Amino acid sequence: MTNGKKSPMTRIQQKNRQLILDGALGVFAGNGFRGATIDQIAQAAGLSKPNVLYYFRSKDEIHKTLLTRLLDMWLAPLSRFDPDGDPLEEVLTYVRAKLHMSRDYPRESRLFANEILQGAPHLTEVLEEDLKTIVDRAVVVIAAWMDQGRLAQVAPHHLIFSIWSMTQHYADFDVQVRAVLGPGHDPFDEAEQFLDQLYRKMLAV
Amino acid sequence: MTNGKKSPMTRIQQKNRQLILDGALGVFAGNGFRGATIDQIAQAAGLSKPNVLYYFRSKDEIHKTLLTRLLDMWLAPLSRFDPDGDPLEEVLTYVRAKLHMSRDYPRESRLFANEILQGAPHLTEVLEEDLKTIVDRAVVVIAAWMDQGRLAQVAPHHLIFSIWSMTQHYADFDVQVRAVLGPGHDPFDEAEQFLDQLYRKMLAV
DNA sequence: CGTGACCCTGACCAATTGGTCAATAATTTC
DNA sequence: GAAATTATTGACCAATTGGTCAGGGTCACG
Repeated sequence: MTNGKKSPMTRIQQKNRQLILDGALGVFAGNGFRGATIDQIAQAAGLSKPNVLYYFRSKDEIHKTLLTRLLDMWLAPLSRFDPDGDPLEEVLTYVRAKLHMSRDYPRESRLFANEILQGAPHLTEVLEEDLKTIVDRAVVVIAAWMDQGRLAQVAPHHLIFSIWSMTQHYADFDVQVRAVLGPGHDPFDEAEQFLDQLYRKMLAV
Repeated sequence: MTNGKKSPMTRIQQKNRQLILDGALGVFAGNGFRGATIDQIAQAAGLSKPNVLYYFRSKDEIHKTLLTRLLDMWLAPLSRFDPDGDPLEEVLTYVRAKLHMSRDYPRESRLFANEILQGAPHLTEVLEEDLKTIVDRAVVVIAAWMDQGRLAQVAPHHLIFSIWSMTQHYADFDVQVRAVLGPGHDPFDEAEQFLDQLYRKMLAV
């Protein structure tokens, strides 16, 4: 249980670590790191508290593991820009992918939001290295499209920020969105149309 | 000290309650409700813990007071749409106002974000009544502009969501924005240009 | 079927935390 | 300037929380 990967983990380890991470995801997402208790995590996972601490050395380790796993999934779509594809469609595909992630993985989105909100104490390096690198690469591709006159000229970094903020908004601020819309709305469905419209207009040459 | 407003508060009460609220704002914004401790608040305010609890009955009361005050300021700009003004300029003014609030009151933005992220336990009614009412009023004005052909047709609710999410993003995700941009950037300055461009293109008829 | 490795838990601990209170100090008021 | 009111605090408490540990149960495997 000390090592993260070596000697391929027993069936039980595999199952219980997964239960814990899954339970912890909800608890951390809903209460923040300091607000989450190991007891809550244990209960969410259907295990006893000492048993949780048998699989993870500490609350921090659970959190760190969760964050690390999350980051890969979270950033992957940004690497998929194809310089040879149709620029507008490439961007719209990314927008849709991010929106679907908000819809299908709201807990992950909130976990991430919580972490950044608190100043990203466990993420600053990752942010300044990995994330910056990935974004910079995407920015180069987008800037090239703009220079070729295949996309309207806007600040590429802020284009990306706009996509992140608007798509994640529907996961992170879900209660607010639903409260304002009232019943009888499918926020994500409407958002998809709206964002499609928005980016077509903004990026058309 | 029990009543919130009656018998106009001594000079000392006025001063110390303000100190506490100001300290608490930073602590709650940076740690979430459960993550904040009265000790931290006391220290931030330069008072002893029992003294803090002399002016506010509990941690909850401090938080509630903060949230109530915040909400007024936060929602005010949305009520300022002038049906007789120039539609595009009205919207752009609102965008600018919200962005400046993010820049000048980031703690307030984060406090609010924290609360919504955790499911708005203390705000659900306010959200479903006050907020919804204010938004609905703004939506009527915007929809009228669109019907008159003075603004492009887009879903008004989601137009408002887009403004909220993009402007608040620069306060709430500040560390991420700065990490990605690297040094030598003024996020808010660039954002103002970007958003101006974005909404002009999207809303032009 | 035995033995060693793995799995699980009740009981416990020290630190933190929200909150109380009696006693004391500072201010206001007359 | 003394009484009444308001402000402040050290000491304290009960509950919660992250984490430990000894001991007992269970499983894989020869």
